[in-house]
Amino acid sequence: MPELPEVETIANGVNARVQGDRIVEAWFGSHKEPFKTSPAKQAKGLEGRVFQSVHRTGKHIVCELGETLAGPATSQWIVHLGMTGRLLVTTPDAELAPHTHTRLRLQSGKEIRFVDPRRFGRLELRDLQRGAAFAAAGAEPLTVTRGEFAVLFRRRKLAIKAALLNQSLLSGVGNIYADESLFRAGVRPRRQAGRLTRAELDRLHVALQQVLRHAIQLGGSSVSDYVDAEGVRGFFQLEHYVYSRENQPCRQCGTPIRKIIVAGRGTHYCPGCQR
DNA sequence: ACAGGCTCCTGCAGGC
DNA sequence: TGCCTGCAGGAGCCTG
Repeated sequence: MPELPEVETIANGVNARVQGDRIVEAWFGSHKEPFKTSPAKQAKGLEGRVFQSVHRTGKHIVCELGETLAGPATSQWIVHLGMTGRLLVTTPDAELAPHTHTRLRLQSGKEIRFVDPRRFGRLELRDLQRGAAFAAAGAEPLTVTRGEFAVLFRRRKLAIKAALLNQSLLSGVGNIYADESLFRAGVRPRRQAGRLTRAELDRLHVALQQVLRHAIQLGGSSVSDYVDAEGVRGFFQLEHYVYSRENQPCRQCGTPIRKIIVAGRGTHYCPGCQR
């Protein structure tokens, strides 16, 4: 499932391939996809626009669009991949994957395709002349400072795992990197967020940023069907210490990794290493 | 205000 | 072999 490192990898890949390219035609094949903006409005706003840049905000891919490459951005196309969403840059003759909901034909001949079997993804178009630019609700995990990080969890009664997943606190952390950073910080996922010591919060802050940066370097984690903009898998799944390793020995102490449910999510931790 | 649970959706694994 | 059930989870929504 795409989280911050996967979304960053995809956004960078798409940016490298489409920057400066113009959308010639927008096609929406499904009207059941939960669009935040209707397909008709999106098509009207997308056609003729130029991709100025593509970047990541939280778990969202934000495409800055303008009349020309250099001018001011006039709109944003915002893609949220949900669990199984993929944003691919292909040649027009590339085989059409099942559940392809959107195709953007570009002047260069390339095509951008949005594929999403489970339909948890969201597509939105923002007109910057009429409304505000997209902004994440929570703090940016890669740049949040140690002090800001600690404040996020102050007096919070929910489990630290649930707090990490709360996008209005931190934008971009999902199930894999929540589990992996808690392991590296030596903190049990069910601990009450507001009861973590400052030392534990500092360790978690360092662990989270290290895990996310390392995963970005490796192109993200490929579990289920994640691929980047070119259809290439990532390698961070090979570095997982706990995620999806139930009953397997901990890589640090040998204790079998335990799987529990926290905040309705499968949660993996080492009873030996995490307190 | 906050926390927890339900729901959407499809593919796949496991059990009988 | 084939069917059925349950599980995977991001995030919006509802409830207590």
